Amino acid sequence: MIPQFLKRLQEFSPLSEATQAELQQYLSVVEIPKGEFILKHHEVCRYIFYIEKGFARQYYFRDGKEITEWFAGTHEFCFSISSYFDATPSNLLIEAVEESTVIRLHRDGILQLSKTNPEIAQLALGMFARSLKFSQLRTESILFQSARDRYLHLLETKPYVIQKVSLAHIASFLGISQETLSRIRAKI
Amino acid sequence: MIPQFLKRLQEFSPLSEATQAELQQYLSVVEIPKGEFILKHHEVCRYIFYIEKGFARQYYFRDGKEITEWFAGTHEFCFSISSYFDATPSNLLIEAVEESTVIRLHRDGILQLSKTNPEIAQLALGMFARSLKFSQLRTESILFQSARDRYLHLLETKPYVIQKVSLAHIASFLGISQETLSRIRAKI
DNA sequence: GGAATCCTTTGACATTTGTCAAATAATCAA
DNA sequence: TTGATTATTTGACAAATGTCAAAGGATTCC
Repeated sequence: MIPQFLKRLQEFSPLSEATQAELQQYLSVVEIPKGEFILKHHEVCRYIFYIEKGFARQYYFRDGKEITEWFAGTHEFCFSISSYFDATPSNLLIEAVEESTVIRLHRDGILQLSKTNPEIAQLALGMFARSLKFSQLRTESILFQSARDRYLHLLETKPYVIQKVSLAHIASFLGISQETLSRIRAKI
Repeated sequence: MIPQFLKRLQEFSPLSEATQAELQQYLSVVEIPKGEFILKHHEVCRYIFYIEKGFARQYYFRDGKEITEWFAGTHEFCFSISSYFDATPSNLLIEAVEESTVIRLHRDGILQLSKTNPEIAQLALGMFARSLKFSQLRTESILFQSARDRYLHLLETKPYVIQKVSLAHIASFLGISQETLSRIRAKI
């Protein structure tokens, strides 16, 4: 379970055996029951989370409404990158949609080690780079794709997401009203 | 001119005197005439650019149309972060809207040094962090603000931008049609 | 099993924004 | 300056999406 986590982590940037061993001491595993929070509102995000088993939804509040930022399925990462790196209270909440087993990598493992270990610094850079790419893709999808195309794209690339969460959550992720999503679905 | 550049660079992350001296050898200054490109289409972005004097527009093509990503005024930075860090051909073009004096920091100065100098790695992280924040703010403005509010916000925060470039470019930055922008302006 | 609750769909209508076409205004170059 | 080019505005209409309200469905809990 831990070895696989370390392997996935290297999608961001490769790590030597020595660095992997160093990181081990910052790892822990927790069980989060359905409906509980992996990251609570206003809590500093002290860990990078890896969903070993389960499913999570990341969202924030805007004008009193829940806005879904993204989802994390089995063997995916989630964390509040800004809260994690700046140690500021997180606006992002991460909720376990179903009972989940989560591997956590403590921020000290990244922030302290990155000052001396360039591999870790590269890892952090890789994480930022991925988040940036993701954010830019999302901006472009909102700017250039219709609500219908965005839904079809989600359906194609992440069909399991639609099974796991309510349509209200999917609508808020797509940036449309629930009624519009319902009408899109009605016409295939 | 160079000292001020180094000072601005430290908005991303502080740099020791020694590191600043190391970076010096990677700096150069160029004059770009009006209408010429600071970064050409499909060129690898080999530098971080700093507009010592002048004004630049960053844009890309989508469905044959120019989409303005952002502007860089005097004493601001611009570069294609993805092309710079990955050495991939840039989709982003950077055009000098007026004659510009540009200080360039070569990517080797960041990429090579960051492997041994943690200050440089932190600098790179700071740049990613800023870009990510910018990207997320843009996503939110598109999701939650009307075209009118986005225009008013630009007018408030960056009034000089509206003086320098055509309304077509501003419209493409705001993600709206030129006609809609014209109508917004007609009603104050 | 049935009431209560939550989730989803549907209808009617308003609002925002886009598109196409044309008119007007501003700028540039000879 | 004048004609050509480019930039901006305006009009008419269409398309996409939001909002409010209500009706069905599904689920849960006792």
